[in-house]
Amino acid sequence: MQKLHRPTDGELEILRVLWREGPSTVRDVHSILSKTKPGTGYTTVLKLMQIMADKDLVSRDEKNKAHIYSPRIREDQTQKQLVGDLLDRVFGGSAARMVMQALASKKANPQELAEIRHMLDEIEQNGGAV
Amino acid sequence: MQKLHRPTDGELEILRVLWREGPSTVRDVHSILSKTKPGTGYTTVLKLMQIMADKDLVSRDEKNKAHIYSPRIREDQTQKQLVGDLLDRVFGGSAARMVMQALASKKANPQELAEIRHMLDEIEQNGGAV
DNA sequence: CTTGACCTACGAAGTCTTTCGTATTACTCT
DNA sequence: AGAGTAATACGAAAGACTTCGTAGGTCAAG
Repeated sequence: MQKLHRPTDGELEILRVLWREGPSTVRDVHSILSKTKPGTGYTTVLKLMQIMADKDLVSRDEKNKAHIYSPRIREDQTQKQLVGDLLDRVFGGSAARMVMQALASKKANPQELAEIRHMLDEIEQNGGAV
Repeated sequence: MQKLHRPTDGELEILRVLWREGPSTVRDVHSILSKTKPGTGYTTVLKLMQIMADKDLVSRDEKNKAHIYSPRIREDQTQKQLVGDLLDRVFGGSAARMVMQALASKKANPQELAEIRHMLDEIEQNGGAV
């Protein structure tokens, strides 16, 4: 066991593929990543995923020749961790201020705004329970 | 001019002091940082702030023996940048999902919830112009 | 069996960040 | 002037992250 680090940028890219696509080989991940980031070497992705396995960010099934990697951390948990981290490091814990900047940074469409309102309703009804 | 990097963790700690306290010497910053992070060496903070000056994250006034450093980037802009960054890298651009995790990560008190509601009102009144 | 395709393992280089020791310069007080 | 205090400058080390070349293994097809 080790301290839980923030996943790095490279690790996050790979995790997002695994979350979206499910258990995948290195080649799978590399193909997908190549679409948005052409020029990424295959062995670069391989090495990164090996390191992620060492860090227990992913597990791997070695039964087949091409190992199959699966995420070992959940997307929503990771999101929560990263957002909580930013909240403390950048906003001094003020959720309101963070939400404001989030909405300033990326204009949310009416549907998203409605979703957020709905969330607020639920939070207030639950009396702040998570 | 250079690409605008994300400020690193160390840089952010210093920036937050400068934003809060205004223009400060290295000793000022070091004293304040020592309260929350004892054991940080003086020259460590000095070096970091020198590098930040190289990167134009801060400016410095060398008129006095103890140079006075000032932030060169605005807090709200930096917050917006970092939040927008996380939004893309972690949430695929979905502000609603990010807000949800922000609220899950740190319980907002009723007053904050009210502030957020108020923000939503304003955004909707401004007619969601893209 | 040999070749070619494809895979993993490994090491090493390059960059960035953080840390700090040491050297040097400047100012003040006696 | 000389000693002591306090500041900056500089270089170097350590660790993390990313990148990729090369070596070696496996398997199927000819």
